[in-house]
Formats: sequence, C-alpha cells, structure tokens
Amino acid sequence: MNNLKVLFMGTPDFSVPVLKMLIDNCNVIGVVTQPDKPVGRSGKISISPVKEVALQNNIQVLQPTKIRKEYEEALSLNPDIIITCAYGQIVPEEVLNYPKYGCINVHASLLPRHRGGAPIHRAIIEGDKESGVTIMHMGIGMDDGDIINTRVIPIEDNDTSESLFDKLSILGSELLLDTLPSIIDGSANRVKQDNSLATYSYNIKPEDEVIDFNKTNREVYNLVRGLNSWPVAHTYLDGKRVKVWASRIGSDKTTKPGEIINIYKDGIGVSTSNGEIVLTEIQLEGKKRMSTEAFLNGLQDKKSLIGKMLGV
RNA sequence: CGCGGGGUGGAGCAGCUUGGUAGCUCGCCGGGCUCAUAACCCGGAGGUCAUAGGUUCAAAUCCUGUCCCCGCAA
Repeated sequence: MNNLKVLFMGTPDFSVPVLKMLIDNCNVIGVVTQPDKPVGRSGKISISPVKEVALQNNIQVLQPTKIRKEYEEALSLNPDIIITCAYGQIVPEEVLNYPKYGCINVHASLLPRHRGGAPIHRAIIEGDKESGVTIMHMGIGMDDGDIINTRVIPIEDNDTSESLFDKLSILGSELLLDTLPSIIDGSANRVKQDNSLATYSYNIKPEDEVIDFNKTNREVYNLVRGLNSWPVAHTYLDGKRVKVWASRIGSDKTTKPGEIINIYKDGIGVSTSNGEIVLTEIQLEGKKRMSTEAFLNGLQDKKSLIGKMLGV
C-alpha cells in the first residue's frame, strides 16, 4: 500500500485525520482543496486545514475554483485512487471514472441517512441516538454511491457537533485504513443504497441558527448542542443578538414560549412549548462567550429579566 | 481604510456626558451560624483603570496615536 498513488480531496479540520493517515500509509501525490479565502474583519487570507497539512508534508496542492471544469491538472498526476472527505465541491464524472481503484468517499453519517454537507450537525439537531461513518464509492448524485463499509458510534446526550466531529473524523480515518486493502485487492463489499430511506442534511442556513421556543425544550437543547461550536444557535434579547453556546433541560413549567420565567445561579430559564430550557452559556453582541452565571453577575438587577420575551 | 461594540483587582459589570479619596455582583482567604449547604452573618487580601503621549493644580473620566478582543457583513 506504500506505493499506492493517492490523490486526496478535502478541506476542513474533519478531513485532516484522514489525510494524515494516508500520508503515513500511502504515497499521497497531491491534494485538492478549496481556494484560499479572505476571512474575518481583518480580511486576512486563510488557507484550509487540509492545505496546511499538505504544505507541511511538501505535497502538491491544487485549488481549482470549479473542479467541475478544472480537473485536467489533477488527473495529470495519474492517481491510482482518489479519496475524498468533505471537499466541498461536486466532482465530475470524468474524474470519478479515471483512477483504476475508483473514487472513494468518507462520509460522516450512516448512509443513506444524512446525505449532504451537514450530516453531523443535523444528526444531533434531529436527536439521533447514533451516528457513524460510511466508506463508499462516489456516485453521480450527492452521497448516493455504493457502500463499502460503515462503522457505528453512539451519540451521547452531552455530545456537541464539535465533540462528534472529533470522534467521527478519527473513526473515519481508522475505518478507511482498515478498508483500503480490500478495495485494492477487490474483495471489498459493494452495496447499493436504499434510496427510499435517504434523508438529506443540507448545509446550515442562517435561519436554521435561530432558536424557536415554540418547539420543545429537548428540541431547543438539541439545536444548541448541534450548532456548537459552529455556527452557534442564537436568539434575541432586547433586539440584540444573543448566541447560546450551551443549555440544559429545566423544569416542566411553561408560560408563553420565549418568556424568561426563572433566574438560576447558573442560567436563565426560558419557557418552550412543553417546559423550560435553561440557557447556561451565552454571548452578547460585541462580547466574548461567557457562562450565564458570569453574565448575571454583571447585571445590576437580575430580576428585571423575568417576563422578558426572547426572540424579538 | 466595509459597519459596530469593548479593553477598570481572578470572572462579569458600573463609573466616563457634568475631571477631584476605585464602586457592584461573584470568586478567593480567614472566622461565625448550622445536622448540613451552592444559604446566611462578620472580617480580609487583590487594581500602574490595555498602552504611549498631550491638555490640566488634578485624568478611569477630555484630546491624539498604537496594540488587542468581539458581534454583523462579506
């Protein structure tokens, strides 16, 4: 496997363990990743985590704006196999058909559930009890290729998308390492997906980040942890945006959904449709994230919060 | 130069408009009450008010430059 010529395509932190595993075990001849982009207030140019690793290992980096059109250079490297993992672009058929061992994708869900770009976030938001990674052949459609191997992991009640990200990215690299030999010797499984069971987990949209207190406290809890540590759920207090980094399920008491009904030492109790959600870590505009306890310490009159409506 | 908020004891804030002995809620240390406590009472330590310069008898507070943090937008 040491001389297997691998072309890797990936972008975020999630892809890094997979890339590192490939570097340790194969001959990575090139990396394709998203173009550098200016980010933040300063407008500094940031490079993707995958590019950073590639540069450290003196691996050639390709950053086509549209791989759909600009794939000739990638194919000219003459890879035996292409491994993709959260690359961020649709790969054209010309590329899929090129390598003799095909194009293999590492996906962060148990397909056919959670096809798309935000499988980890939505698994938690939707309250899934388990998740996992899938190694698959890439198909024409989105995440609809034949499945080679999967590995399951439970989603703990206190998991956040960040903690699950970490677990799944390690799991993905391990499973790929275990599966790769069978792909090369042709003994690997190849199971078609049952499209009738497919669900889609598209990228998180801005409106998905707003907390709806008309849902249950469990649903709000899942949204908060599902969007931590990025992009973070938020609501509004006195017309100002408040990010909610962490929460806990409170009592069964309800009034109007969104109304602040309790002030605890560790948080602010808000009514949902079926009970109370206690916001325990928040961030106001222009401020750093802080425990709600700290926020309350800075208030002159904590009790004045009671009765206020969140979300407006 | 995209818009905006902010840097005050370990944490979160007030004070700045109308310059003049550093305040509040916590935490921490010591003591007390209590079967007990995250509760309550008493006492204590801890701050060159981001930084450099300017105005002034006097600057956290007014003026100018610099550094850093954060929200939005891209």
